[in-house]
Amino acid sequence: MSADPKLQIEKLLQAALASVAPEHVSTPIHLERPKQAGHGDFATNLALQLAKPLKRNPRELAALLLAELPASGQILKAEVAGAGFINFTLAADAKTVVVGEVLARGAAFGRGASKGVKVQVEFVSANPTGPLHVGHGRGAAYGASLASVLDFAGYEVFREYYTNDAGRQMDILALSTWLRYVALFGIEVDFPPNGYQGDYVLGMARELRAAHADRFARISAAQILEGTPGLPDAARKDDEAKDQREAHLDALISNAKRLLGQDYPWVHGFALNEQLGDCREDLESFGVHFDRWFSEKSLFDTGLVDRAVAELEARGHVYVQDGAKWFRSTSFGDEKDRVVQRDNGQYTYFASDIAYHLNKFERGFDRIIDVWGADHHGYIARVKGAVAALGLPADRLDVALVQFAVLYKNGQKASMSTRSGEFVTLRSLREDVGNDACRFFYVLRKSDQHLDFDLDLAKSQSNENPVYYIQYAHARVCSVLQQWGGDVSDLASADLARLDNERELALCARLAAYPEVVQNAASDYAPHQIAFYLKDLAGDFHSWYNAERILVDDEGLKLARIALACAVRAVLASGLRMLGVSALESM
RNA sequence: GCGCUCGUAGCUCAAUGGAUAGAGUACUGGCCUCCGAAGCCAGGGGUUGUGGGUUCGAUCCCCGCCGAGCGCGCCA
Repeated sequence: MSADPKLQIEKLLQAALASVAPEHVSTPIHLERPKQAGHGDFATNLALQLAKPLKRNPRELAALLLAELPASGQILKAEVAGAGFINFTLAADAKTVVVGEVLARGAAFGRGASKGVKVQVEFVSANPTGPLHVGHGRGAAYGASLASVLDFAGYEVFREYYTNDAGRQMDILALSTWLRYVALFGIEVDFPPNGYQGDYVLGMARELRAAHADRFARISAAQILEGTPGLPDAARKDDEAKDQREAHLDALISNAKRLLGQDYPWVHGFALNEQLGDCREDLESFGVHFDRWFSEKSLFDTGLVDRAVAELEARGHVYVQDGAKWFRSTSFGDEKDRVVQRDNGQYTYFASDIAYHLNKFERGFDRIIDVWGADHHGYIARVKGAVAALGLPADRLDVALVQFAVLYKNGQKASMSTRSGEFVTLRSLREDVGNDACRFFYVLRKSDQHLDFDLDLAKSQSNENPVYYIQYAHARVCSVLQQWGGDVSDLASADLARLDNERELALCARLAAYPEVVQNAASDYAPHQIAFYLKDLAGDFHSWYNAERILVDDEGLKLARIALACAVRAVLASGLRMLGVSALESM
């Protein structure tokens, strides 16, 4: 009884196929677990697939295959059904065997054999210019769960956060912090509307003052504003006004750099470290961990950006126009060519992204997964194009897009702009809803679906969140085991044949499906499948629990049922762990 | 205007090209002298946006239309 029933049936079908249609032995055998209970434990559409090439009636073919199917003690019944399906019903002991397997392997049940494939998952990668908001939360929950699922499925996973610590956005943050800081000393200049306005900037300014007094404030408002174009009327929304605001901001930044001199990198670094530290702590509390925080700046420092662009040039994919260097991405499926180096000599963000991906490939990953917000979908073509242009295998790069999480507060859409400072932070969401419910809620839907996150609902009905349903099943098993008070290791000798009612066998079938669910979730990059599976498993358990008593007087039956409950607990804990949700022993 | 991602029960969402499209929630009615009622059982709820096509078979693949979100910078 050691053989996996599914593999066993596949072999039997293979034999029948070889006998009925030897020229089609290579036809892949597809076994599915029917949704309808009346359709048995496994079903195959093999006859339907062969009907066309063999030009035969599918039901007749199914009957022929059935006739040639070798006998097996594991199969109770095999029959032709529907349009030409073959449905298999397993013998009871072939169904319950999984319980012993789960108890023996424990937390390792369902874990895929090592595939020897190195996968990098890069996710979140939010600009360190402010607190993470609820939109980042979805990327964090998805990426972390996906990484765990891949790990459990047998891949060697490396988790990475790409830090945009170079570039204009960081300069704007440093400037914003500095302006708030000098204001504390009475040096007032109009705060640029396109600067970072959140309260956290003021917080950093106060910290700066507490640690360094007026060290960075020995200047005047006139010096700060020197040579700037000034701000247009706040009401103006035309392009000219926008351009002027951007020019004003850039002038302020260059003044800050000049006035602060050696102190500017210090202020810049201070703001960066504050935000990065805050972000890291936020994610750690959320159960999201990274193997590496990769610095964009390091790509410039090590000369990799230069090398990447030079490599593209050497391969003839770069041309100069209007003083700028363009990558001919249209040759690789993009809709237009892209600038990699501006006419002022500065590299674009895209250039460092090319270098970053070159670096990823040079680190030897077999597969690279970028988890991006859906607003970045326009970048897929150019990044993949650049990878291909560098002569790298672009098919090893997958971009998983996570659709926006639109937050509803008081029935209204909540803004998520970091600049304006009006956004709901991930931290406040976690505090309101709780980490477990938060992690679960985020991955309860396909990543490519838009997500309406109703904050009021999540808060007010947090007790009705599906995560509690699963945690409750886990806690119930723990409670029963405690009342039993026996030694779990004794369960290995339980007579599983005592598990014979419909609900128990259904539960066994559910447990047996777990390894397949894990593999599917991994290959589809779809951790939500784990969440839905756990809901189903918990449902099967609650249903059984209400119908049958576990701690009965009959010692044999009791042991068998405890063994089943224990197996359910192990799989619940395994799945919850992958999703970053705690498996509570009591609640 | 062009491109990407979508459109499934009142609401939030599932469904490797398979059989009668499923859960939760909300609504209705039952179940605690009995291992945890954050639970269980039963019920009503659908032309899968729409019109075609491919297929033995389409929520899924292809095309048109309607609608939603996002993107179309020498910003990141």
